[in-house]
Amino acid sequence: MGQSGRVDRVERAARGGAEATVTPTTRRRDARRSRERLLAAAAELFAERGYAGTSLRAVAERAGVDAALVARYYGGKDGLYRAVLAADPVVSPVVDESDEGHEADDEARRRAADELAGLLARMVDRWENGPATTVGQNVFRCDLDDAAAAATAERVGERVLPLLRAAAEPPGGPDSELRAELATVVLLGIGVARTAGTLPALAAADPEELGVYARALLDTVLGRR
Amino acid sequence: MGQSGRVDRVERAARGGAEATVTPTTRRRDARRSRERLLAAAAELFAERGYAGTSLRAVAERAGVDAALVARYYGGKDGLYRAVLAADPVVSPVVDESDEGHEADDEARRRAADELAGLLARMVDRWENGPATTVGQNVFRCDLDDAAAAATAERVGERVLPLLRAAAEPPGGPDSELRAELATVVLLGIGVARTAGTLPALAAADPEELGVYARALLDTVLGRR
DNA sequence: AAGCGATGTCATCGTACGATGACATCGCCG
DNA sequence: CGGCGATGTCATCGTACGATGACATCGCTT
Repeated sequence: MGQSGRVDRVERAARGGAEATVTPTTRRRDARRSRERLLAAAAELFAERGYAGTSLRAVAERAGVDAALVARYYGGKDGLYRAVLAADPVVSPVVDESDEGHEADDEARRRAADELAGLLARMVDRWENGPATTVGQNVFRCDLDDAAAAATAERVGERVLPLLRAAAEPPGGPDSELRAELATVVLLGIGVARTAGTLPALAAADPEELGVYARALLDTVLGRR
Repeated sequence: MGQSGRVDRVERAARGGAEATVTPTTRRRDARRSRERLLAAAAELFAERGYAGTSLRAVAERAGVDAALVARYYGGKDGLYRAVLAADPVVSPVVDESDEGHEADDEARRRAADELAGLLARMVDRWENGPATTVGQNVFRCDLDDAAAAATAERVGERVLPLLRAAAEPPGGPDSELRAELATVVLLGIGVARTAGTLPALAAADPEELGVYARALLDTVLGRR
């Protein structure tokens, strides 16, 4: 609404030759920009309304782009959804797993604790500022086709589980996988339920305070008393 | 499939006058039976595929009933969905709240502990046998219209929260509402994520063992060390 | 047995959706 | 500046859906 379909063409001349030749950000026809806007709009709408509840026309309208471009750039609704899942940060930064096993046990343990604290801090930040990610929501979705479920599992498996697994006490102990997944349920569940808004006190709670409870729950399930 | 549309008409004569006049279970045309089958099929499909992903034709087919009857008995898709939510047990038995405040503090506390244990046992049983309920799933759904969200909140508020609130330690203490809702996230989240199947170890875990972890998590968040 | 309300069946309407291909317009390169 | 690929726009197709009303059939009541 507002934003009358046609974008401003004013700054057309502003495209001096100065900018990097590879990203001419101010082009009237810019496939990259169109793709990005489609992806961003789709991420929002899929998160808000789910897959079946989201129409490509609605995505295109929010992106300020023609719906036919979805077919061109993502092959169709499925492809767009897969792209959204692939680009979903789940929780902001990428977990760096490049080095493992190169350090002493206690150092590894301390580092795991630090990373757990970092993960929790990022979750709290997300609870304050943003809605639950599509991947996070999908962990609690029973109406997923196989492809979406696989993409979701892969995303959680690479962005969340390793960190929680490493923080389990003892690391690699019995049930460490189950413990990590239970911790995932707690962490993501709080955020998703908060976004859903069905639990009023949870939706209204101060994220910092939620973080305290989440921390206690994590310590319990991960075996760190 | 199988079940070629037409149901057996064989036992038609079996309707002896012996049965209760009010429930002639063996009638060829039985609105009550049709309503129930529609409701059951709808509960399954809404849980499996969500609201937007479920078509009335699919519901009618699973129920072995004509789709037009949905309009007759439930007014439409919305009405059918509301009926499903209203009939959703969430967790099997009804919480009996008829008497409160009539007992000494310690007795009330003991009773709350008993009921918490009962709730957990029922949840474990549900994890073993059944899929997550629609209401349970809705707690983690961000794509709900207001009516569905309200119905879900009401259902959780009357069937789950009171019990957890009473079990919080100290009862009625600070954050007791938030604590109860966090406990709800844990209890329902485990079941829903299990049904979703995105977390493999959780999906494969023994429900009894899950119950142990859930108990520890509940004790943590409810303040009963 | 007759009549009438309850129940089930069928055909169809209007709409929204995803997909597709033809066409228009742009911007870069020679 | 002229052509050509890239990008955007538009019209339209086929399908599935929810809803509705007309009609057929049943079964209870009298």
